[in-house]
Amino acid sequence: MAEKTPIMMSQEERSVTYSQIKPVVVIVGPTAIGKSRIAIHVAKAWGTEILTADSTQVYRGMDIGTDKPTAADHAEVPHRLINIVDPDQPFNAGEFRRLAVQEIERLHRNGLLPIVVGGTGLYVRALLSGLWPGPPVDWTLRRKLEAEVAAGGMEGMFAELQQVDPESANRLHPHDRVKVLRALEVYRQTGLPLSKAHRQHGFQEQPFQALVLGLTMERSALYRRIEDRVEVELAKGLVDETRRLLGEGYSRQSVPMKSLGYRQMAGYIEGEYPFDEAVRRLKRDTRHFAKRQMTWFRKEPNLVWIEVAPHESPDVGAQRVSLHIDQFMSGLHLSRVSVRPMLSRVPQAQSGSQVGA
RNA sequence: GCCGAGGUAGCUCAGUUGGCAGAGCACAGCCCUGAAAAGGCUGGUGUCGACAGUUCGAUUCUGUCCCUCGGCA
Repeated sequence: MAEKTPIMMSQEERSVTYSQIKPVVVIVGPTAIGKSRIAIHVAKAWGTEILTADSTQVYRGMDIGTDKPTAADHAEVPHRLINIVDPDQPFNAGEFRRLAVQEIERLHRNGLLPIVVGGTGLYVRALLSGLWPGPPVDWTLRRKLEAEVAAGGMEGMFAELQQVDPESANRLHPHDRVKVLRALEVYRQTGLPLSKAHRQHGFQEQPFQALVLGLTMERSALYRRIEDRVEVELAKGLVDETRRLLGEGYSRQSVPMKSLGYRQMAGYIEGEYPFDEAVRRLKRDTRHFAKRQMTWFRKEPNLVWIEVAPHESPDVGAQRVSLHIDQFMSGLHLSRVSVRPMLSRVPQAQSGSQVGA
């Protein structure tokens, strides 16, 4: 009631302030926890846009299996960094970072608070802490290395890595072919041990002032939500979508077609196992994935956990998120530039008294 | 009631010619610098249906009982 109305800076003033301070809000969490829905509420309240940090939603034509925001979602709040390449075009964390930084700068220039939402831990880390400046995967070389593995097995490859980059070999398990080959590939390309490059980089960049919020939920409830979501995707036509993508010539071996949903349905479509088995595998693999995401996010520095109750409505979670954002912004002395066009009032215990502390 | 098969990890089962049991799935923990919804690592004490017998020792052999499934009545 006696609400201290946010002193509305002009858009120009906000633009200058944001571009200097570079605030970013990041919402992470395991798949199916309800990030997207919550984020839409939050982004609406702040009158801003959503930047998606999701390694599968970048692919055009892969909609159901990636749980991509719908046209209706997009109409409510603009979503960026989705649908940017075809499934046979290479994409990676570095590319994501480049594009995300552009989007963030654009929003800052327009005086808007960027809200990054996603479950791809590496993308988030790359965005907030940078990547070492070396080359991305060289697929020609990678295929050559794969051929060497096919011919001589992983043992030889690992032995080579022990020669050229003992530190990486020491860190990596000999069976971890993706990472072993990456390290070898970097050495062959640049003559530098990847371990050294990583050590020098050390994720020390800090391009933004970031608030990282991690959504979490009681494990068994999350697993139930995952299974429900798989059923929903099947009902929406995941099998047909997979069949269509295969028909368009996207190989089962390609990176995006190996992702959750498509991989399992492709096996069914090509007759390797019955439908029920495909569903079982998809649910299982998605549960495992969610677990890995949690492991990753637990390590994310300065992450603040927010517990989400299994059946609460997204705007309730969004209110809790908004509280943290309010505190974060006032900590940056930015509370007065908060644009809250539609005030679904959030209980605001401390921020009023603590501004400027 | 009779005949047959079986009762071993949360589930499906393997196994021990008698020496305190094991795979897959499930589940848990973890690693990660351009494929990351990818890739990789680690974790198994469970009255081996119950009771009794034989034996230095039984989950493994014998007997009785209980339960499940199938067939016959």
